[in-house]
Amino acid sequence: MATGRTHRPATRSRGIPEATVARLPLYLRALTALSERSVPTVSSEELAAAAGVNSAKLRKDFSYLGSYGTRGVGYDVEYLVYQISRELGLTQDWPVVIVGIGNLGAALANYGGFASRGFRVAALIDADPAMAGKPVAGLPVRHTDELESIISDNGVSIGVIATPAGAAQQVCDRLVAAGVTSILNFAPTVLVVPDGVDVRKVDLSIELQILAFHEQRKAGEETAEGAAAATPRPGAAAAPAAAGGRKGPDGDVPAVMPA
Amino acid sequence: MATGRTHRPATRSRGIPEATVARLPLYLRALTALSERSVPTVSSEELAAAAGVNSAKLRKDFSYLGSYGTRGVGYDVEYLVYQISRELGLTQDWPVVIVGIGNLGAALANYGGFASRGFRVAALIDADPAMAGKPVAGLPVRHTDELESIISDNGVSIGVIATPAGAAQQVCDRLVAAGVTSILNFAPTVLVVPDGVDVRKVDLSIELQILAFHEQRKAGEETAEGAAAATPRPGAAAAPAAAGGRKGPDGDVPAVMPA
DNA sequence: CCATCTTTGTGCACGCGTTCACAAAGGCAT
DNA sequence: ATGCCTTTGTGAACGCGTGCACAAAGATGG
Repeated sequence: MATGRTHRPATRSRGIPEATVARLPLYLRALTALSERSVPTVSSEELAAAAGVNSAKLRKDFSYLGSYGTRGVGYDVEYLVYQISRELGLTQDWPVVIVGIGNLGAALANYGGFASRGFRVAALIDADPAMAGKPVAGLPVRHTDELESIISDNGVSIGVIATPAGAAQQVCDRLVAAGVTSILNFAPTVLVVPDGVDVRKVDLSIELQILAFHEQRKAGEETAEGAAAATPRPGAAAAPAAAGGRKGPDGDVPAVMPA
Repeated sequence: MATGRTHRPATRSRGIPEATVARLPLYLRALTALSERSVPTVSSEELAAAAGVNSAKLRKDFSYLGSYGTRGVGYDVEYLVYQISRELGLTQDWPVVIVGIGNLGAALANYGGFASRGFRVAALIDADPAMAGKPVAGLPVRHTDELESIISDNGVSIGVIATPAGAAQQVCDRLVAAGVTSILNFAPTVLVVPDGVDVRKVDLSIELQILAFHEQRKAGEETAEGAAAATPRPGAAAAPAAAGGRKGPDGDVPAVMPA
């Protein structure tokens, strides 16, 4: 406990706010595009527009990295690309494993965004013995039995979980036990991990539901929303709607009753 | 104050904070699981643990929806499932189109999370004429030419973009022009859309880079980090590192120079 | 060498989100 | 009927993130 952190040091690492870290890849992408067009320098205004953020926010973000940039001119594109790459840790090679080679896992394996930018797919792992050996994206699928040895042999510290929800936690436990400390989870499950392990979640279903919420709101603002009443009398909360008859038959959304 | 919105009403819709909306699908998933196990009621503590959040946060979230829940007992599972489903707009059917049937698009089409919970894949659309008619996930792929008619015929208001980055903005424009007002973007591009259109972005590359940042930080905390120096003398910012020779050769991460 | 003009870097204020802590509310046992 | 015990709902404080607005810094032209 050299550091005074109690148990959640992840909030602000080395003084760089988490929100800023999340935007750095965005800046990096825009800068890389400029670099390919051989643009030497760029102003905060231009770069912010390309990245889709506020220019003041961008300048403040960069200020956390240090004082790169020249007043009256802007930022040197190449130099900034290097600085951000270094800050994000992309100057080193990150071997990753993808577990669960279904439709999604295969798509991820083929995704070009993996190969570039310092990430290298070290292995594709699946629990289905029939998959073992089959080539996907140029790599032979390995069986789950080999998971631990693959991770330790390749020094993998980042794992991608693309398994069904039911297997995700178990896979996660094995990854963590084998030494993985960062996990990108595509399975619709809440993963529990020990301290020191980072988990990021990508959940298609959740994103769609958030869109549906706003979509409904947009639609409801124009038409009358009096139909179902905003506050439909919770009153006797003991009455569990009309769902008494059908209680989650097949994991689908439970039967909803009309008003 | 009917609505004092100047131009960004999306921040807090109907008094429900955006952060809360983003968590509702999480609660709904946990509640659905409880419902399938025929659990009648659940306390905020239990449900929060299942959803991986703080119990106080959960209670405050629910308080925005209304006073469902009984003190001393907890929340009625079925009733809450219904209320959240209604709030998220999942009691109605949302037809969606997926544009770009590559590896990822096909994976999305096969993803079970789409079909359940009120979302229905109305059509799969691809620009490649060779794809047209080929069945993917039980649906024939339609050509991009039909995009507008498909959207208007099916009343589609939610679109999923899974095309390469280069085509994303163009597809987006056509979707919006045809009447789509919510977009889930998987392409690594910043989409510009008119006001009133919601865009949510899922970017695998960005997620990985964020993980890499934390991974690097974790590794650097134990070993000496004095190698490259925390503040490597920006000093003469006019010196654009050693990148003068190689300026972004192939879109890969630029050649990094050692200290 | 100086004036002017552009653009960065940041102090400050504001609003949202999170968390604590507790009073109110309701069930339940006696 | 009454008191106890559990759990909700929320007031209040705090911290993070965002955006404004401006002074400092440096380039550029005369």
